[in-house]
Amino acid sequence: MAKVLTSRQENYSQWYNDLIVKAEMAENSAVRGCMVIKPYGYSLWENMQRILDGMFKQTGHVNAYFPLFIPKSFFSREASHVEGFAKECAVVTHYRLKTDATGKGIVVDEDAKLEEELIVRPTSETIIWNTYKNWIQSYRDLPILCNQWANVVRWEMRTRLFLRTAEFLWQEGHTAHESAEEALQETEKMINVYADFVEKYMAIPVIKGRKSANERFAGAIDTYCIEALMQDGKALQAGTSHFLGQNFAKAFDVKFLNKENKLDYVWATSWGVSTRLIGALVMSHSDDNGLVLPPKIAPLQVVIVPIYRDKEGLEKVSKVAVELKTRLEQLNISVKYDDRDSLRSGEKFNIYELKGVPVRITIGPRDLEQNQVEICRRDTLEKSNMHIQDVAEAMPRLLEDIQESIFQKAKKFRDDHIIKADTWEEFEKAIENGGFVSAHWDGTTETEVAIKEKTKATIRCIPFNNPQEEGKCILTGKPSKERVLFAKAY
RNA sequence: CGGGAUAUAGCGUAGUCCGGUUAUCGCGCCUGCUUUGGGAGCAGGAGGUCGCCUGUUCGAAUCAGGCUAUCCCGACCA
Repeated sequence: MAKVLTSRQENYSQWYNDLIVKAEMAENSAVRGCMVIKPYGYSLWENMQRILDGMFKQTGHVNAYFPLFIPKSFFSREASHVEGFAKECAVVTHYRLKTDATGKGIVVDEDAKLEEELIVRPTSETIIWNTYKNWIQSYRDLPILCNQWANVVRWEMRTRLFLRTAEFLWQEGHTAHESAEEALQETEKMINVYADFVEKYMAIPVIKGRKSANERFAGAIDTYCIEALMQDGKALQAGTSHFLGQNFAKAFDVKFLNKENKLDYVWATSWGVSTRLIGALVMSHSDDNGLVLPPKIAPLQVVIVPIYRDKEGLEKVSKVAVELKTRLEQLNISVKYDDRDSLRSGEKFNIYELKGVPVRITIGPRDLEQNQVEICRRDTLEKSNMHIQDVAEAMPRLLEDIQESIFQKAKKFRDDHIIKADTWEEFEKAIENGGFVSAHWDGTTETEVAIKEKTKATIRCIPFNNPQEEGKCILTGKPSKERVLFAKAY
């Protein structure tokens, strides 16, 4: 049988797509630009959800749910916000279908036209702020720290599984505060939560920073982001946290009486991460054998594959395997014992490698004789033998070790691909090679746009704690005080 | 929304130029036997409104016209 995956180098985007389909994470749906997330991919999302949700609770947030449909009028109150999303909205115009006059098929009933069209949410700022207006009268009502787990729709022209689908799953936090300082703190707190989650659980190193004006969220005063680097050298925005100032409060007339008994508009933030993170995961760690999942979020951490000749042999192996499975499960490790007779062991090895299961334990007659098992770690594909009694005790440390080494490998790749450029020639060459390019920029949107037109690279972020140094803009030669990170991005 | 292409079984395809028996092949699927320490072998089997509509014709996957959908390159984007 042919090799499952073509080399990543030849056609990265096709490789990416094939991997996701073959690893049974997701596939394109019948609806253009939408995807079906299969159980394996979804359980990964559930793990991510569970961990993130715990982190949100710890930072004092609560979950709520707001409507999918947003009246068009809400949407137009914040001018720059509508401008940012208007071009990619799904719009509900009718509420009924009827049988076609010719008797063939179903058509939209023109009599059932809505007075006011409804927009399928591309993000929920508008409907949430319309609701917050009713919740807030006094500083005693603040802060409001709400999060929503939901789906949103953005009618993108070009789509890719997980990275850019017309419908995607995410969480969006929307908070209201009595002061700018408090809102800014919240914005920063949440970008830190995201960075922690992505680095510690997904093992993807990120750079924290702020967006340039051109890349900022529609309606925000400031956008903080975490940027990751994919194996093909393109950058991916992995999460954002926005300081919205009083823009939405003013648009939706959300005022409160402060401690000095004066009316003021509330200060807002919003922040979100999406199923796009799964795309980031795939493109950060995978190799030619398939996915490589960090143990902390892998739907399945350990798989046990039996090797046997006949029914009797299987029974012997199963006894040991089931015992081991139970012991591992007592340590909160998720284990699957795959004793299906319909697949041969070699095929199972390949399937679980494709799915990125961190550890495979193989047990066969040869092992039973020696009272040992074979352990193969997915990240390095190294095999070793271990006494059966020692496996349970060693497993937590092994999983941690795999988690760490996946992160270090990705970090080394990322660090090796941050290149400084001081002349335009260096800059063009570095962008062409892929990775982050650290360069001086005169701070103007015109220059940023001009660079994008010439090289397709955009400013990914202005890193926090960026060293201040004198320099000259890479394009215009005008004076600059700090370097920013450029890259071609997804 | 501009430019280009494609549509044949679950997937990938041959056949289309030059119309003519029962639409080709591979993967996958089902059954049986042999296998099982790195994607098995043999034998048998199921599966098709040839994207849709109209036309030309004795006869259309094949020719003509229209429609629809999808993909690629731009613009847009978490």
